[in-house]
Amino acid sequence: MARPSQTEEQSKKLLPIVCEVFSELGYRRTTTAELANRCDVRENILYRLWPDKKAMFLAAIDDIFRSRAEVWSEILADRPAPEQAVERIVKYESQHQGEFGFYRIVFTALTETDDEDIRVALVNMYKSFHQLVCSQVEAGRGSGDLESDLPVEMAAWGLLGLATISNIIRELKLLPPRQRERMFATVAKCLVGGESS
Amino acid sequence: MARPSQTEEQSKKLLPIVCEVFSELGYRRTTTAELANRCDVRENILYRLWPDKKAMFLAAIDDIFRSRAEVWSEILADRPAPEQAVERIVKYESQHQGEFGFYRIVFTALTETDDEDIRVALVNMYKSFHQLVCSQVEAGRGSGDLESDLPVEMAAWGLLGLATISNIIRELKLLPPRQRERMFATVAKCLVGGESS
DNA sequence: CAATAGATTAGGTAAATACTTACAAAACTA
DNA sequence: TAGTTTTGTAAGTATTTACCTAATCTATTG
Repeated sequence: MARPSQTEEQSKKLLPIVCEVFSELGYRRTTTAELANRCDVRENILYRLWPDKKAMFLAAIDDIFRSRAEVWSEILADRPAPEQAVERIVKYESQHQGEFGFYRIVFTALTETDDEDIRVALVNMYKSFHQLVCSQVEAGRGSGDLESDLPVEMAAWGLLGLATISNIIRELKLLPPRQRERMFATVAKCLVGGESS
Repeated sequence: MARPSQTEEQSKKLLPIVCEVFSELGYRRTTTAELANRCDVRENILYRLWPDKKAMFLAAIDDIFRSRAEVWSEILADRPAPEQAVERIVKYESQHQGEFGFYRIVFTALTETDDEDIRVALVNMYKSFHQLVCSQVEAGRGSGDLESDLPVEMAAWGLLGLATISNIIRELKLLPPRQRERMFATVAKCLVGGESS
């Protein structure tokens, strides 16, 4: 008979900020005080939205997959010919990598895998991602000019590995951007099928 | 005119243990107290060997590359035909991955890249590794039956990416060991040249 | 309006943690 | 053996940090 709860809306509003902070600082360096500051609320409020810091992190892991998958589906929204789908995603990834702090969250999570909950969240995320990549590669191949003797699931793992190292290269500036993009595209083509160069 | 210092020997003796702890717990979760416990000394002694915790971590990063490179050179010690060198390393890596906690250290270091010293250590490590892989791939190709239109440096980055994702797969048990090994070998062949399967 | 339940504030706390200090013991050299 | 320097012990400290409590404010509804 009074004020309806808005916790749902508020968590949705704050979650992107939480993601951002975790991906900037990693899990351990991110303090609840810092999270509160960046969200422009008191710590208490965060603790009303999530039971503890770990829950905030788990929410971030889930969200990071969701948002990445969303971007992909936008890229493919105008239903290009399937053989271009892979190419488009590859192009997008080679240029915009790390935009969502995806990998930094993954890296920090990977050093917390002795926590069962975090492990499970990561496993689910990777499985979903692998599946997503698989279906795109499959579609691209089935339709025509992409050919390779590499099984689809293996090519998909290869692509995930490529995306990972490519992000590390970007993070550490091991190659200038252009060169990294070319590297990504070339190796991806080698994995997915089709001529290189 | 008195007792000669043995700090050199002692750091050499303790460094592998330090590496182990950092790779188990990551940088932040590793406390100096835990390091001391595992090394079976008091914290003080660690601080006599290294000025601070970060220095211990940097030493670990350096050591981890050194020990990995050492293992590789042992594998290649009996000078196999160069075209088998890549194959051997690939086989070894596919089976023994993570034995030296290599990737866990890298992952935890990657979330600390806003520290200049750590960034530099990582950059050097990756450059050395890339070079090492390059020279092996090059040797393998130059000598004969491995062929590919993928430039050597790109193939090398691809391999490093493959090793990374393969280690994540192992860490998260995303694939059973055999399947992971086959995946590694197959994708590696695709990158390095030669028929797959 | 008035009552009720949620939203926000501010301050606090117990535990953990990087690093220090003071001192005793042991070992090497002269 | 005496003198000097390294090695080891034990306790301490200032700070940080996850999380809590209690009180005040504010919006919604009968």
